[in-house]
Amino acid sequence: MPDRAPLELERFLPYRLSILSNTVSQAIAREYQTRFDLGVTEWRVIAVLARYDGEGLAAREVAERTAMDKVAVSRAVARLAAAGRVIRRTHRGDRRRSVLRLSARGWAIHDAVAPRARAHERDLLARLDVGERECLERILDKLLGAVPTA
Amino acid sequence: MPDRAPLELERFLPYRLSILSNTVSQAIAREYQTRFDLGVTEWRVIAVLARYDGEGLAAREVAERTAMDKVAVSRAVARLAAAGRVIRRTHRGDRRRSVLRLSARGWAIHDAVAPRARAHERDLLARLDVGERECLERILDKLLGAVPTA
DNA sequence: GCAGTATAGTTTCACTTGCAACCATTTGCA
DNA sequence: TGCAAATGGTTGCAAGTGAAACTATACTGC
Repeated sequence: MPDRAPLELERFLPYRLSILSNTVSQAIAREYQTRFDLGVTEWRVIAVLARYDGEGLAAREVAERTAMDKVAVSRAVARLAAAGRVIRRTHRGDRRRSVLRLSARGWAIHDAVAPRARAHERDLLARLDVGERECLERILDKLLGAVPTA
Repeated sequence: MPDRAPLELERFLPYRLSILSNTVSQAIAREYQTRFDLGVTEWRVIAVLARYDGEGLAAREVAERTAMDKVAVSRAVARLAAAGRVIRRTHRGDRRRSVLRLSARGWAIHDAVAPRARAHERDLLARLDVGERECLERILDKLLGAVPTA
């Protein structure tokens, strides 16, 4: 017997996650998309470069830490480098690798965008009570735990 | 003083939502993408047509219920109609409107895919305990409540 | 009943994204 | 050494996506 009970899309977890994620991301993205001509992928690259600034990162490491594939990273970095927002050198000792760092201009973008991103997150969480916030943390840890890039 | 404290991407809520949503959606999509040559948008159209089968839906209504824009719906429907999976008639009394229904072949797709989609959802929820599941429901309702298409 | 406006849906165009093939360099191992 | 396999990164192509223009039909007020 076929399962004709139709799927209720609007109660379906993956669907709701997709809507929520898109809505939230777009809301934040709008902030920097037009103002800084910065795409989501580029913003992610900037964020990880800011975080692991010390030694400079290879593109592959950026890809790991952003859950983006290497093509997306390559293109984002190309655009960022062209705009003078990241500095791309070649790794001495392994000339396949690039060594990526934020330029002063890149840091300026980060410093302008990061607080706004955090504010958005705060606004979102403000709609939940304390218990729900804790619970959401736990849920995300559990569900993302099994994911490769976590 | 600039906010140089770098954003921790991997703890950032919008980022984690995005990863989770993509991972989950892709896992399900793989099931039908290659097997049935069916895109995500097409699957959503099939799901709502299955759900509101009685009278046949207009494309606009499909768009509302899938959180897709009318262009995406138009294209998905065109592809589905070409594959004989939906039947497209013209509304008598308002010839601008189309009246969309699943064909037998469309129902067959639905009946094959829906249980697998549900199984994926179950697997996902199985990683949470009862309290967390309830909490997730509440959280999604709250966070999606303010969203236009809900 | 007719001009202007609103609505349903499609088409077009510019842009993004993902996959696969590709080049360069390095590593592993006979 | 020296050649096959692996790795870092880029490029090309095909498919997906969104905004705006366009067509066709229906409604509204005069």
